[in-house]
Amino acid sequence: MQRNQTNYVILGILAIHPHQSGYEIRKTIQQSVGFFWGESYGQIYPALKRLAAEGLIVPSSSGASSRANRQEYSITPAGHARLQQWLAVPYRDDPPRDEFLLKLFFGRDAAPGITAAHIRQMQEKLRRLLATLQELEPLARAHNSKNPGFPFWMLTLSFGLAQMRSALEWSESALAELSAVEANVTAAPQPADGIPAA
Amino acid sequence: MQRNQTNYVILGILAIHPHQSGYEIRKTIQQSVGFFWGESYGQIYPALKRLAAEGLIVPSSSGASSRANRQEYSITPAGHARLQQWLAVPYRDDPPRDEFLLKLFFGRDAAPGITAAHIRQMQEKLRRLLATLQELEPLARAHNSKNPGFPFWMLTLSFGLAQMRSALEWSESALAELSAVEANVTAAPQPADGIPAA
DNA sequence: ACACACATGTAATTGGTTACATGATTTC
DNA sequence: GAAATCATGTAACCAATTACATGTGTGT
Repeated sequence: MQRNQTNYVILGILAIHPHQSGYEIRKTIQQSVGFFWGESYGQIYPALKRLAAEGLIVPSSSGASSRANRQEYSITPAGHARLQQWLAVPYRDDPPRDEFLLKLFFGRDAAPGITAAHIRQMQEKLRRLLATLQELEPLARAHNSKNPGFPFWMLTLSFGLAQMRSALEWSESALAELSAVEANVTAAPQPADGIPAA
Repeated sequence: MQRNQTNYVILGILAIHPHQSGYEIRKTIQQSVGFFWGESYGQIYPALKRLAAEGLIVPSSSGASSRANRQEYSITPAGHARLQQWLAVPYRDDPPRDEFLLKLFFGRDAAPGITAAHIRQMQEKLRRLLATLQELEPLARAHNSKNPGFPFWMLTLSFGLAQMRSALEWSESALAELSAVEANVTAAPQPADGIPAA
């Protein structure tokens, strides 16, 4: 069974804000749901063609842009129906893959300090993202608080914030725990098979 | 640039516990890192061939299994070196995709009750997983607490637990917030473009 | 004039799931 | 003897990134 999630992000984004070009749609995605969703042009442009062929979106023009080589799209009633239909289906979480956790899990086999470095790398990423999202919130509130979508956007945001804060908290204690562990190991961390790597 | 993460999971798993068959490796992955990583046979068997061809793993036999049609593998010194090399590289997080959050974000366009249902679905999944992991912990502690990998496994686990608890907490307040919102909206949720969908 | 952002698209490649196909061994 | 689990693999398909290719409009 196919899901073709790209189609639905596009429909959802156009439902919130019509008359957008492929280029703009991508930017909107990055700015609004970027912290948990990404789309590349290689996905978006073909998807727009397909959606238009199916009548779920239509080429449109708002007259707001002077650019010649630009095709805006808007969602059609059929597209909106399709979006709602998709929303009603129980979500399916795709098998997660977290390289950070994988490297953490195999930390035994890493040279000393490596795992701590990963954790710090993660902290930096999270802090940056957290800061961005926190700055975004009041702005969104000021501009869109009357939009019926607003409460849902805030719920999404608060979920992200909660996850990031919890991850950051964890990272502090993890670093502490780690340095305790690596201090205890007087010998160099044993490579399982006797031959240390370069 | 290619990453071929499957190779590294296999190397890492075999570093922890050698003499495993493809079938077993998959099971081990599910049981140990399953909550943040998955591999299918379609990935594992070809990967085993490749890794063996590169000399990073070798067919081996522990004599512990009587099965004829079974090939065990173990990691070689070269494989271990390769694993360490990979561990030393900063992790790269692949663009996340969370269908749950996407449906939450577009909740405005869903029929009433839909989003709440998604959240409850998520709660159930999390509760089940949380329970499994919590049961797992004391067992792991009893059997492996002397293994040098143990602290890293616990760190990974505690990360997962923290994330799940935080998500569950969020979900409670989200449901409350949601019912407040849906109570307020006396009219049906407005389709963005004036044309109500079927 | 130059750089940057806007804008659209395709081709190659990789990565991954899923379904299919097959069969042995163990347990009930 | 049936069912479940162990066990290995391939082929078809789908999803997605990345790099490539090209060109326009805007601001400095």
